[in-house]
Amino acid sequence: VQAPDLAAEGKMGLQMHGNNETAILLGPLLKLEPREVSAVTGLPFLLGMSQPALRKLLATAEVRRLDAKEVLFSEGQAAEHFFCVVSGHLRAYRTDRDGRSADVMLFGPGDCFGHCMLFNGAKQQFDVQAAERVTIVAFSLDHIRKLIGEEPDVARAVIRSLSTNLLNATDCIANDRLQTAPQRVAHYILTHCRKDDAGKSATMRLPFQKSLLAGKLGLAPEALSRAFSTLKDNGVIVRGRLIHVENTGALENL
Amino acid sequence: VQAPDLAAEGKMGLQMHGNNETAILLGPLLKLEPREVSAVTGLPFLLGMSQPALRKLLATAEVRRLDAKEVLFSEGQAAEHFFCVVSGHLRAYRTDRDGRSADVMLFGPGDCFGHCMLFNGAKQQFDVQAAERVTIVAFSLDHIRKLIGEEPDVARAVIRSLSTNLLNATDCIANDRLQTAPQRVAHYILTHCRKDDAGKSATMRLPFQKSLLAGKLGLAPEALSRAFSTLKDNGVIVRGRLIHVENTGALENL
DNA sequence: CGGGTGCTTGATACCGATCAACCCACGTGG
DNA sequence: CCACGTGGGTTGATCGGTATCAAGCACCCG
Repeated sequence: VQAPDLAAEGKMGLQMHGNNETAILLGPLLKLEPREVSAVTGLPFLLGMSQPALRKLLATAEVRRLDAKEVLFSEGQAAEHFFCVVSGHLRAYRTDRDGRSADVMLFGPGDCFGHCMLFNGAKQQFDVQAAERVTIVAFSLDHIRKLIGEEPDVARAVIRSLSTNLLNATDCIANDRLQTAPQRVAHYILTHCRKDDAGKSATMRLPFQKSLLAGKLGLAPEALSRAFSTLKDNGVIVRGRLIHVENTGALENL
Repeated sequence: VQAPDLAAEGKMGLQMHGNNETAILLGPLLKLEPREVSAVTGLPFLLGMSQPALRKLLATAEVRRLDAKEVLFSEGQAAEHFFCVVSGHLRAYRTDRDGRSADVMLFGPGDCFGHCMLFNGAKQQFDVQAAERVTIVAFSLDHIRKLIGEEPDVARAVIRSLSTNLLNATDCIANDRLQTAPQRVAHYILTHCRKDDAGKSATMRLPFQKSLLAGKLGLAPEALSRAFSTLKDNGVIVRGRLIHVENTGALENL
């Protein structure tokens, strides 16, 4: 339920749109390290936006850093901001009254969240917590609401980002209901790995801890572990965060 | 994953906003029966929209009727329209290559779908099928894309509706992962029934077949049946589509 | 070297899918 | 009027998948 790592896309956006002008707009965004500037200007949410729209948007934007396990907001709180992830990962989860909790979405670099509260109720529906050290950009919902009336580019960006999240969520529902644990893991690997040389084998590095992946896939950590060991028989080699697939074709047959 | 029945809200909207003017705009919408006119003008998607925006929006709108089991579109097809449900229910589902299929969302009167394809890829991600005789309004995606640049009201309506769907979907994920079958059914009943007199007991009528509810809750029909019979011990009486809860408080304790 | 933390492995229990049979309401045609 | 078929729903028996609990393992860092 989240986009691939954006290290590459970030720089690409910078080149493509001559967004070095955009970098100048980042004055108000304090404490940005050089590599973060390119990460912010390359955010899919901001990509392809007109200069006036960008300027208005960034005028009140605010950078926040969270430590691992720090909670950004909790269910029931008033929703006041919309967020874009610059680096790191956050998990959205819900806890029932017995204390059991389940992840509902995982956000990584380039992902946005919180825009569903623009016109739909004022209270958060989930908790959101940093899974690791994280940098995010926060936009005031009030400000965005105003801009939607002035800058169609902003409206389009919000719609695009909401749509992405909705498609991810529905995909997640379908996968939860149709696939077993090993199938879900295989599917995740195949959609996130880069194919090697001849396109037969493939390799990837998990961008976060396995327990996070487990939550994202709706599994207990133990179940993920067992799924990996099942996939071992299908030519999947896991060492730490490194995953190697010997034959991608074999994996695609569940 | 869908809104409550809109018979009431439809008429309410008509009164509240003096949308009888809107009814005049419905000329181009052929073959609308009187009661459907009020259902269309009362669609949440159109509610609170300025007259110019409404006029442009409805200019190319088109009413469609589907028979039970008729397929509106299938996974992989080019997405060209955005839809609002006037009456009846549709199910969005995905089928894997073994032929097993799972519902991902259920759309009823007042719900919208298809707007996630506005700026995110051109191919449908799911099949959508009428569960019963259905009336829907179709808007051209191209036309909506243009209007988003001209009429902020349209952009807002799209954002609102996408947000609703996203919140429903995330809710669905959380419930799937946290609740057992009887809990899901109890939750559904409690969020869809109207409380009786003293607020202790409650009654409702299912707006569709039980097998549809099963799909919406991610259950096999047999599992739904068993869940109902479990709830019988908690004072839930089911006869056909009629459901009566003797003590809502008891149900809330799972 | 001791003590976290993240991950794996094993044993068990439970929930829900699946397959199969049956029931019931309804409609149709002989 | 009854025989029959059909579709939606229920009930029972079984099986498989995953959560859960518990223990053990590997690694990192002080």
